[in-house]
Amino acid sequence: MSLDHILLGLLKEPASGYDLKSVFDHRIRYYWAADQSQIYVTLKRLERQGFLESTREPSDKGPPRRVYHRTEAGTEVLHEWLRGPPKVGDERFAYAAQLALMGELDDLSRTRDYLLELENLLAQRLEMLDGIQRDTFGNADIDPLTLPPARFHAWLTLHLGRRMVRTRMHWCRDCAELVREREKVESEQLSAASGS
Amino acid sequence: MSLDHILLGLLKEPASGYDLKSVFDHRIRYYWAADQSQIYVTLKRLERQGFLESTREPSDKGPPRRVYHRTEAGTEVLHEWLRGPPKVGDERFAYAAQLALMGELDDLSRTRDYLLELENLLAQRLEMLDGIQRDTFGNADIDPLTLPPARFHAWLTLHLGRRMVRTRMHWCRDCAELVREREKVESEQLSAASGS
DNA sequence: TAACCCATGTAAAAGGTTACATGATTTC
DNA sequence: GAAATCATGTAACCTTTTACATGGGTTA
Repeated sequence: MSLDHILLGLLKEPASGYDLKSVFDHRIRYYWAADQSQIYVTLKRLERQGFLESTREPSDKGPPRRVYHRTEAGTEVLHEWLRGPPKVGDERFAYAAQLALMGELDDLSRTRDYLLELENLLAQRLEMLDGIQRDTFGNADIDPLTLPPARFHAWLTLHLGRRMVRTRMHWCRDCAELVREREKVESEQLSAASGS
Repeated sequence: MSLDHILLGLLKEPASGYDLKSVFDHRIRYYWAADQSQIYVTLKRLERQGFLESTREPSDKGPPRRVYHRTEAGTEVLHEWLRGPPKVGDERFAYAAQLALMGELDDLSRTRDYLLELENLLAQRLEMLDGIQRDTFGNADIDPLTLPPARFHAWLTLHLGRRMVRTRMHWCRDCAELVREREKVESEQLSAASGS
């Protein structure tokens, strides 16, 4: 049920579904992705449940906007979640599953290619995180201690994202190297077998 | 749709839903969790789709088992997936969302407690990974180059899991330290204000 | 005038969680 | 005799994905 809470958290200031979608895409998607249709449906439900209220407001450009703001009940459930235990342990990494099962192909060059391809994708992801950092904190390295509370917490989270991507990239490299060694051993065994 | 492929991958050797559930719990759950009911339903569907076939076999202890084995069509879709691009980018980290939104509480001691609690949970997770390693590869440090292909790939994946948990633990510590510094700055500002 | 951004939604299907139901055998 | 393990499944519900539908305003 985390999407509910994330939406409530983002609605510290009133916003429309459209606004929230763009926040997800620009600042959040490295740790939580949400589809547009899911956002609209969930906002509607949260209003029905009394955690949000909405007003329809004309827009400068385009159709009228439905602007949501949090009720006291909404703030209450959000804070309960924020004071609750860390939600850890349900992550799913499809790429890890792919690698773990790849032994069946018995094709080390495929494994190596896979790891290098993964490294490339992670490099793209790191660029995305750099972009978020620039958008949020500017180009220069900032001292997190000087940031206001909300941005300080955003900084901590972004910092985690960057560290995790870097760790995975290093792992890709190290493993690709291991695979290369294994390939060498394999080819030596082959030539020894044919030579004997 | 990764659960489908993971099940197909695990069914290199025939197995029952019960067997597969225990494999998930003992070897896989650090990168992919699956409920018992979901496994049974999915196996049934994969059989309907022609990727698995099953036979009912008596059991030593307990009711008869339904043992699944992969068809050629199943092997084909599995290998297609294994040869496909790494599936990366859809991960969801609820604990990151919690932290990112925690600024609203404006309570640094809560943030620090949260980070330390998270570190503890991650330490438990690392123990779980150590357990998997012991179960799979024994107590001594083994040289991955000597393992057969399937176990080599399992080793690479486990290695990733361990590195990621450790990175997150270090991040928890570093951030908790940062928060402590911030608390110090804050309390100094408070005492300066009351003293002026 | 085409493409893009603004802005809202609905609906069907797939994937996943939680709870329930049943019953034999083995171990303490 | 109670608890754990073996073993299968169903049903209701919730969450997420994918696709569809609409239409005004701005920019190249």
